[in-house]
Amino acid sequence: MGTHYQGTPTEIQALDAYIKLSRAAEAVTARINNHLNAYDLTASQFGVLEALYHLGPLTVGQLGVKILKSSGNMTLVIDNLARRGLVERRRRAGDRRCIDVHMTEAGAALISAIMPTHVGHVAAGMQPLTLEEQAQLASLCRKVGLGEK
Amino acid sequence: MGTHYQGTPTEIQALDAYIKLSRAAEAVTARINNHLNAYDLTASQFGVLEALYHLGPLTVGQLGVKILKSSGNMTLVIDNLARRGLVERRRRAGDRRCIDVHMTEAGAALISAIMPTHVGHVAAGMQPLTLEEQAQLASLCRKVGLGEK
DNA sequence: GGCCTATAATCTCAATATCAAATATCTTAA
DNA sequence: TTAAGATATTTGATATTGAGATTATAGGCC
Repeated sequence: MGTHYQGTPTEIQALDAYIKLSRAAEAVTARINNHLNAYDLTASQFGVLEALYHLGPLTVGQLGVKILKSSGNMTLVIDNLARRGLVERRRRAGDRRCIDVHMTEAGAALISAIMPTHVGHVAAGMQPLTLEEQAQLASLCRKVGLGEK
Repeated sequence: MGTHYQGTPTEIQALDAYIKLSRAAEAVTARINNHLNAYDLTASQFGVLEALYHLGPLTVGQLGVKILKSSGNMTLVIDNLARRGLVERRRRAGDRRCIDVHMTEAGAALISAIMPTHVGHVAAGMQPLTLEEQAQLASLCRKVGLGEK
C-alpha cells in the first residue's frame, strides 16, 4: 500500500482528529434521531420547533440560519410542520416580504413533552466525559466551529 | 419564558457541549464537501472511494458500516460510482450473497488526484487548534464516539 | 442425501429531505 | 419610478431512509 497518499505527520493528526470529531457528533445525533423518529419528527423539524420554543417567532430566513439549511429546504420543513398544525405562518404587516413562523399550542405541547427525554439523550451521549472534560471539549470545538486561528 | 424546559446544570452543559461539537464537525465538513463537489462527488461517494483506497475491496455491507449509511443507500451510491467507471461489482464465488466492490484504475487515479487537496482542507479546518489541542480533542471525541463510560 | 427454518447480503420501492438555481413578490434608495 | 436588494417559494435533480422482497448460505432433522 506504499503508493497511497498519507500526508505529513501534521496532516495525519488533523485527519485523525477530524474523523473522531465526526464520529462523536454522529454517535450523539443517532441517539437523538432515534428518539425523534418515534414522534415522526426529522432533525430539521425538531430544530425548527426548538428554535421557536426558545426564541419565539422567527422568520423563515432566520430559521434557515439557525438550523443550517437552505431557504428552499426551509419552505418544505415548515410546510410539513404547518400541515401537522405544529407551526403557523403569518405574513408580517410591516414588511410583507417576511413570513414570521409561530409555534401553535399543539407545537408547544409536543416539544414540551419531548424535551425532557431529548435532553436526557444528549446528556447520556456526553456521559462518557466528566463535566470538566465536556467543558474542555466545548472549548476546543468552539474554536474549530468559529474557524478562528 | 419561564415555562421553557431547561434541565439541570449538568444537562445544560451537555447540551452546550453537543451543539458546539456538532457545529465544529459541520464547519470542517462544509469545507470538504465544497471541494468534493468540484469533482462531482458526494460525501458518501468519496467515503466509498477512500475506504476502498485504504482498505482494498470491500463488500457492500462493509462499506455501509464504514460510511454509516443504510444498505438501500449503498446500492445507489455504488451504482453511481460504477456508472462513472470508478468502481466495479464482483459477485464473490465462494459466497454468492456477497458482492465485493473493487476500485478501478480510473477510481484510483481520481482519488489520488483529490487526496492531497482533501487532506489540506481537513488540516485547514483543524488549524484553529494546536497539535496538542487536536490530540486532546481526538481523545475526548473518541470517548464520546465509543460511548464508553 | 434431502428438506426446513433461520440468518445473511443485497436490492427495490415509496416517502421524504436536500440543494442550487430560477422565479415571484416586496422594499428601499437613487 | 426605476434599479437594486431582500425574502420566500418553486422547480428539477439527487440523496437518504426504512420496510419489504429477493436470493443465498448454514445448521438441524428426518
